[in-house]
Amino acid sequence: MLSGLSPISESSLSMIFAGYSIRINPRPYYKRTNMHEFFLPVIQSALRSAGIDTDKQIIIEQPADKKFGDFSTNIALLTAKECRRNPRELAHEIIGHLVFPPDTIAKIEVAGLGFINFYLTSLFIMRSLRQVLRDGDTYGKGTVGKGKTAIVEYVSANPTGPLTIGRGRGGVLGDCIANLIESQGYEVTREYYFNDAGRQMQILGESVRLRYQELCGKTIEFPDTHYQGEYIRDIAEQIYNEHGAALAENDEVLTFKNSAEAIIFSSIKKTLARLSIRHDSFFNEHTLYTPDAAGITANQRVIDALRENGFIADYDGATWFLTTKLGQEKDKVLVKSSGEPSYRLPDIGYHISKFERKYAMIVNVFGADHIDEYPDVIEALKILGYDTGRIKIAINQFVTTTVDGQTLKMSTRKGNADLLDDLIDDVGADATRLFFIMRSKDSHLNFDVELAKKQSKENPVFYLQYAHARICSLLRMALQETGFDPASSEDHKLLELLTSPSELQLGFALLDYPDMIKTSVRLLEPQKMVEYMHSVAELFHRFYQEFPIIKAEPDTMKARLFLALATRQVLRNGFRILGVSAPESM
RNA sequence: GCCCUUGUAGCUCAGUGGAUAGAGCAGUAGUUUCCGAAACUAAAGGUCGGCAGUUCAAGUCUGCCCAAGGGCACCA
Repeated sequence: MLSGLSPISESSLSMIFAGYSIRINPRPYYKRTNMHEFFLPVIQSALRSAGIDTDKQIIIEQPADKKFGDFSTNIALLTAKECRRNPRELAHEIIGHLVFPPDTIAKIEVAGLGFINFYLTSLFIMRSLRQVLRDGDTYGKGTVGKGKTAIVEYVSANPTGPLTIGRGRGGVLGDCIANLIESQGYEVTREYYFNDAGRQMQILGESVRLRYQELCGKTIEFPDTHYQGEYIRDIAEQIYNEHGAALAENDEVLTFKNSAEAIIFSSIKKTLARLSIRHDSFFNEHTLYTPDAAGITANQRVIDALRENGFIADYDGATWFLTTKLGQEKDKVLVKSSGEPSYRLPDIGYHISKFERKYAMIVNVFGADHIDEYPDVIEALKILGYDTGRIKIAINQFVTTTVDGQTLKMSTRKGNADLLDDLIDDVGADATRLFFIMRSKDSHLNFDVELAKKQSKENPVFYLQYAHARICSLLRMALQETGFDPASSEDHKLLELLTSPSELQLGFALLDYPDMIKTSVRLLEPQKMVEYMHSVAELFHRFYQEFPIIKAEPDTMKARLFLALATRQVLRNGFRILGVSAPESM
């Protein structure tokens, strides 16, 4: 009697969507997905059967508009020309050769100029969600880095003063990048490169000495070129409290420099710790100035090696890296006429050390003010035969802060720079971290301090954390009222009961998490994660708003609790990478 | 003068050569006898800085111009 009808459980997303007038159009937070691995071999094999031989890359993307399917490929458009075929006709032929596993694809169609659009079955989506529940905390982890090591260098501020807000952005960015890379199986070293021996440190010591002498009652003249910040007085006071005026006649800077360095470094580490930023390794630039067993410094070895390759010349009393031979306008000084290396030389040596330590991936995170620094280093490394393809550079643009709608410009010198500690005091660690990475690193960040302090939906930190807390509350309530705990149940098959658009949309988004991370890793861009998590939170709230969960009939209730649990898992895993706390209640 | 980044809705920003350019906030109109309304829904809001070019297809790639931020030291 009903023999002509397909079973309802096989109903396609498109059919379901057609029955609702809801427009579901979440942010296009991704294009390629982990489903790439599902589609790619099928399409490749279809192209082979169709006799299409192309070197064009097969792109599987999620159309911005769901009416064009869950996934889509433009391969017919790309290859039509070389096949001398009409793209739509070609698309139809390719479709004829596509073979998918049963119960996965509900509909395939040719649309537009020759796109092939795929619609997944709800069954496929909901079945796949079991993986989220099964993998738990490891859901989303990748394996490409297994057995490989990576080094991420970030912060790297010399201990001349407290960390500024600008440094904070780089610090958080670096930390998130390290987390991202680690999530793909790499063994990651987080390194901080610093120099406590240069001219700036001398000036620091001198600045402290003068302030100290001032405290001892001496009349001093404090030069403009010295560090003006209030913290110099604080350090001087600490020394004074410890030694009294005993060092008042001491013109030797070293004591002051050493004390200042110790105090400042410890304060920097303290500030970083407040943001959960930790380093495994501190690399002192000065080791490159220290002769090795053969009595030669790393710096000297760099000069010698470059000279052997014909890229060194001595003139005007200095030693130059002949970057004009590489098409640049000017040569660059490696050793000043004073005999001291310029910063470029140890930078090259430092990077050689990263190669010598055999890192498969070398990531440098630094601010836009160092933008001119790395090309010379890369060129030098190339000349010396290193595989510079392993080096990835992440440069973050600067931060301006907005308070009460007024934009404050960052000024690093003269002691009026915004201090990172003050910001954390003001808005808290979670908001500080999230705000630093919620914009693309290439984008000049406008940090709205008032917004970050708001405990309301306008504040994206709270929007994300609220979704997590809400799920926790829901699960607590469910356990209390019904005794059901989805975390300790294996009845995941019940998920297949869920077929409504908002449930499927949410489930679909959760499945995309692993590839979202891969995209973030590839681009060294944690901002993608924030965008994605916002979308997950939004889809959850919509789902939550639309359906009763605890009050639904028992099997449906269980299914929805599984979905909620999977959502919480994805949010939690994402929060871990971003270094933002996942509160159980707020 | 040269180099890097940015320019997309009133504001803050997504947008990986594809289909009618999207969010959040603000503003407008709604949604609570019901699991957390810190939420949700809807309508509205655009010469994608400008001009050329490449492409079947350009916010996206190329060139030039304009504007903002940063960098152009024998400072780091």
